[in-house]
This record gives sequence, structure tokens and C-alpha cells, in this order.
Amino acid sequence: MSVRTSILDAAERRFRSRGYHGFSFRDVAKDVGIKTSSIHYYYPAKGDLAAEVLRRYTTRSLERLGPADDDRDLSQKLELAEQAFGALAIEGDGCVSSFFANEVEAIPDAAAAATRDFFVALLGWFDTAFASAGYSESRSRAATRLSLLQGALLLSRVLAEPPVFTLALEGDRSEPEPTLRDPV
Amino acid sequence: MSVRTSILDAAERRFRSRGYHGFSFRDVAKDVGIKTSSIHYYYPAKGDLAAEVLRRYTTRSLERLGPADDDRDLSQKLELAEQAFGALAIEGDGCVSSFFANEVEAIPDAAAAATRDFFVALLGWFDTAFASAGYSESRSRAATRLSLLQGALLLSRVLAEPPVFTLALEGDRSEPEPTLRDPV
DNA sequence: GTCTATAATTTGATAGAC
DNA sequence: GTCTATCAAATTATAGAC
Repeated sequence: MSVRTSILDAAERRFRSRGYHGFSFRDVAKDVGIKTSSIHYYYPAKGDLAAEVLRRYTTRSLERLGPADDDRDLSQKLELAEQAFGALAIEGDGCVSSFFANEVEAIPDAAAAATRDFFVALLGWFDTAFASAGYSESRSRAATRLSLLQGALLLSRVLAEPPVFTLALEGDRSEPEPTLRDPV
Repeated sequence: MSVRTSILDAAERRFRSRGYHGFSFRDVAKDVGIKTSSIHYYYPAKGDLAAEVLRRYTTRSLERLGPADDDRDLSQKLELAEQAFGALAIEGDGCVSSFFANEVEAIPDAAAAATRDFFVALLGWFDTAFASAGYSESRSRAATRLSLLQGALLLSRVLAEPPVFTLALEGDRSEPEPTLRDPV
């Protein structure tokens, strides 16, 4: 595996577990077994490294999910997405999303843009999946679905209890709450 | 208003918009109009300041929501919670939750503990609200509800579009997706 | 209580040898 | 490409005068 890839891998792990400002070039250098100046050789600034990690993550995520408009069942697609997020919950890491969510105003422009691109891409994927299955209001359904997955991941991470992720998804399959769906 | 309170207010704003490591004592000092050493007088370490901000936020949130088991309708309670999170979405700030969600492993113990306490408290509030309304599986419903609100807030923040919050909540009120609720 | 001054460390980043 | 050496700036935090 190339040094470039090793750097990306190590940086991704650090970004996911500690946020943008939660680690330094030294940490990554030590992880990879090189010196900090070598990281700068591949990625001039920390923001460049972050943006590249995010772009790779977006690509990988979309590949894992597959086309949003192919002939698979909607349930199959949604379940796949659930599994993808669930895997992150078990690893105990955050998603790239929560990644820089709170720090979005405190990171370089390139990294912030890549973060937004990730959300736009995933929201679009869910939107297309719902629309191609014939559902109306596909965009709000997409926003709901993505929000639920993100939030569930957040909870399981903060509470350090992966089962919380499953619990949150279970609640979504219970009988609907009439009073909520028909507000007074 | 006391200096102590001004410090907490300024710190809370900074924590919410930039994360734990996204600002320095200098920023807060400048916000308040004092010197950094004065902050240390009230809060010896940054972790103490963070923990206090979080504890205050938890208390304030619970006060705003009111008792989870009083005789108000469930829909009324849920709507209040929705409004509370929605207000944050409009302000463009994150919730204390997303606060340190991703950084939870990179912040002092006291702050991490206070972050978890917040989630436990809010999860408990929803749980009690559902249970006292006679709903079964109140805990999974609570996890779902809190996840949805957190995730919707996250999305609206990253996409810098407060309406996304409303959109995500709307999707939850649409007709359920049969295939999802009855997985193959 | 608030300040000045400063310590001690860490940070992202650069220059240049090999 | 990877290293050594180093920089300038920023960071949390402390000591002590007033």
C-alpha cells in the first residue's frame, strides 16, 4: 500500500475519532511511521488532507450503496444504508458527517466544502431511491431517513453503546404515534 | 450580569459554533472584554469551563421542556421539543450534543462526562414522555425521536439551510413506508 | 478580581541536505 | 521522496503585582 494511502487511512481514523483539531500531524506521522514533513509533501496543508479524506469517503460511500435508481427494492436499499451506518456505530467511530458538523465554521474552506458535498450526495441518493420507488415527497423522506441514521449514530457514539443505534432504528418500525402524525 | 455568566455565555457560543478545540481563551476573553487570566480565575482549566457550560445547558433544556410525566398531551410535549431544536437550527448553531459528539474522545473527562449526562437526561425525558402516555417500547421510541431531532439539526447546520430541519421533520409525518416497516 | 508578564508546550508549515 | 532542523505563531496555564 502506498504511503499516500496510508496517510489517508490514518488521517481518516483520527478525523473520525477526534475531529479536525483533535490531533496533529505528529500523530498521523507516528501512525504511519514517517515524519511530519513527509505528510506535507503529499498534502501541503491540513485542510488539503481533510478535503481528500472526505472526497474519498464520499466516493466509497456511494459505491457501497450502489445506484439509487436501479431495480432493487426500496427496502433493500434502505437496509443497506442502515447497515453501512450501523457498521460505523459498532466500530465506535463517527461518520464523516458528524466529522466536521460542529466544526464546519472552524475548518478550511476546502474541507468545509467537501463536508457539504458529502451531505448533498447522500441526501440525493436517498431522494432518488424514494422517488424511483414511486414515493411522493421523496426529498423530505430522504431528509428524515438521513437525519435518523446520523442521529442514531451520534447517540450510539456519545453513549458508547452500539445497541442504541439498533434501538433508534427499531423505534422507527413501531406503530406510528397517532397524536404526532396528526398534530392538534 | 456577572462576569462569570458572561464567560459562560461567550464560551457556549464558541463551543457550539466551533467545537472544543476550535477556539481559544483569547477569543472568549475578547468576547467578554477581559483577559485570559481572568477566565482561569473562574475556571482553572478549559475542561472545567466546558463541563459547566454543558451542565447549565442540560438544566436549561430540561426546564424548557418541563416535566416529562405531567398531564400535557404527548403531542404537545413532542412539539415543544421540536421547537426547541428548531430554534437552534434557525440560529445556525449546533446543539450541545453535536457539541462534543465527534470530539468526545479528545476532550477532558469532565467535559465528556457532562456530554453523556446531557444525552442520558434527554433520552430519559423522551422515554418518560412516551411511557406516561401509555406507549409501549418507550425507550426505542425515545431513541428514535432524539436521533431524528439531532440528525435534522446536523443536516440543517452543515447544509446551512434551516428549512432542512423542517423538511426532515415533515418526512416523519408522511405516510409510512410499508416496505420499510415490514422488511422482507 | 483583574491585570501584566511569562512559562512550557504544541501546532502547522518551510528550507534544504541527501 | 524522506529526512533533519527549525520557524513563527498559538495554546493552556501559572505567578505575582495591584
